[in-house]
Amino acid sequence: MYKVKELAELTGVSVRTLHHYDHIGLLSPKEIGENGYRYYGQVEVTRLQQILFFKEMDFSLSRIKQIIDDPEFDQASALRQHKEILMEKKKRIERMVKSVDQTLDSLEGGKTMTDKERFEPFSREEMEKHQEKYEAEVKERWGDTDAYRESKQKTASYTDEDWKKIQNESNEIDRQIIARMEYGPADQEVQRLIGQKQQHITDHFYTCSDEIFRGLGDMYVNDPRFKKNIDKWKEGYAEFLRDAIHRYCDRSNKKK
Amino acid sequence: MYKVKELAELTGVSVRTLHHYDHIGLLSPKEIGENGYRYYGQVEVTRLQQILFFKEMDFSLSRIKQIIDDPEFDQASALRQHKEILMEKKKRIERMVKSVDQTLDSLEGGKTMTDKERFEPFSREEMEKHQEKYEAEVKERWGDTDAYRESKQKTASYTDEDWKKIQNESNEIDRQIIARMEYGPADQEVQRLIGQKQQHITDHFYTCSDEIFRGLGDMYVNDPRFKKNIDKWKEGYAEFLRDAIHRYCDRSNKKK
DNA sequence: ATTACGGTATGACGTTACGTCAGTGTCAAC
DNA sequence: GTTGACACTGACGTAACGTCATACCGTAAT
Repeated sequence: MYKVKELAELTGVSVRTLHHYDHIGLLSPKEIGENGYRYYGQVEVTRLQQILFFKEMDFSLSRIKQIIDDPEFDQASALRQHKEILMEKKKRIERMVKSVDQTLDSLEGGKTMTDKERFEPFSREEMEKHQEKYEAEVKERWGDTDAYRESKQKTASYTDEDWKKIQNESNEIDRQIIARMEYGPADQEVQRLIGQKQQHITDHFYTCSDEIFRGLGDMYVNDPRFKKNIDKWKEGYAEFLRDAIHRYCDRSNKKK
Repeated sequence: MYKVKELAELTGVSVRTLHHYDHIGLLSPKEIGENGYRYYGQVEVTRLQQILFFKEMDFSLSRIKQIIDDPEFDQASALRQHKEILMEKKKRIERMVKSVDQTLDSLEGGKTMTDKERFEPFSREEMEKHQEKYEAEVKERWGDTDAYRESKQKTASYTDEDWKKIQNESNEIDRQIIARMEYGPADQEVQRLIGQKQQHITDHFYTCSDEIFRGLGDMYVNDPRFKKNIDKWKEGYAEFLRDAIHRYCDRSNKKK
């Protein structure tokens, strides 16, 4: 069993951090002594290792707590995913090194770089970070499903241009849906656009069945991060989407 | 010339970030239009690239400003240093990947890992981060000097044990100096310990001449980060060290 | 029994680097 | 003239701690 200073020294995490993690319920001690001291056991040590891996992946503490508190949390599959993300980070560093070399060459009178080239390693990082987080979240929901693998396969070859195009198309659908929010989720045109959205996901990511689509709609509302981002478009848009998706899938089921 | 949204899109940096950088004097626009708009030119674009490289190295914004505002700032040598740090980061990711593999193996009934092994990739990161920051600061002060190269060469083969031993020795000298602060910087025993400190640096890092030693003393006080860390030992310890070092070097000069 | 020191607890303020929002002005297309 | 996008400033909020103050606990030396 470890006390706070011992655990801090073992792991490189500060005592303050351990207090903080206890306070937010992320890492609770195995037991509190009669003296009020925190004692950590093997389970807590393992959990802290998991926490540090996720932190390395730039997850927020609240996200980490959500993930590793989930009864379906699978440490092995999370580790495999971490490995993939680490390899992506490694590639990114390699691109950055290359950019440093090119910038040095440019300074020494070699080939000049365009403004866009100079910022590619930074801006690509942003893109891939989003991809990683998106990927991680999709995987968290469905793990090693067919949908996940299909998405991985489809997206592996996407270029920046592809991503931008896909993003723009998706955004345009959202804009059109929002323009008709006043007519309600059952509105014929809204329903048509929802179908378009489902098809867009199927075309570019994974086969989006009605079941998966319903799950997405639920997640848009239930997952704070998704809700926050979606409501940025317009207040209440997350609930609207969920309701419209369920209505669409209800009608879809009835058609069969 | 770019306006804020254009520069934001080119670089992946948000408009808010550009405003913030302007506000803190890190990245000022080339000119402000009569309409109050910010316009950025090529020099600013280059500076932003430098900023993003330093951010990638986890420098604080205030540090970045100090560095790139320095008239002696050499972009080429900074880039070479970035490259080294990036390579260190790459190695660290490789160690982390290895740790993920070992943890997976351990989960699947393979060889168990000690608690210490499980946290090595994290705790080594901390160690090397300090090394990197230290290295960067030393280099910033003296660039590609003999001292720097000698330090780099000497420290390249240091193991964790070596680092700990060196750290402990250095800390012990500090403790002894602090124990005699009340006697003043000119105290004979304090002066003896200062000589010991100089010799310690020469033995383990680089040949620490009186000139370099004086510069270190000045930096302990003038550089906010150094002062902050040194004063952690004891309030006023940074000034005390500087004064004691100058006194020691004065006497050293007189001996010649 | 006392003392000294390191370790432990809690509460609270401060920090960095922005994100987000509100209110208002500017620009260019219609 | 209107409108939507872009731009400005000021200000509040956030995450993840670091740091500090104050007080209690544990242990070893005296």
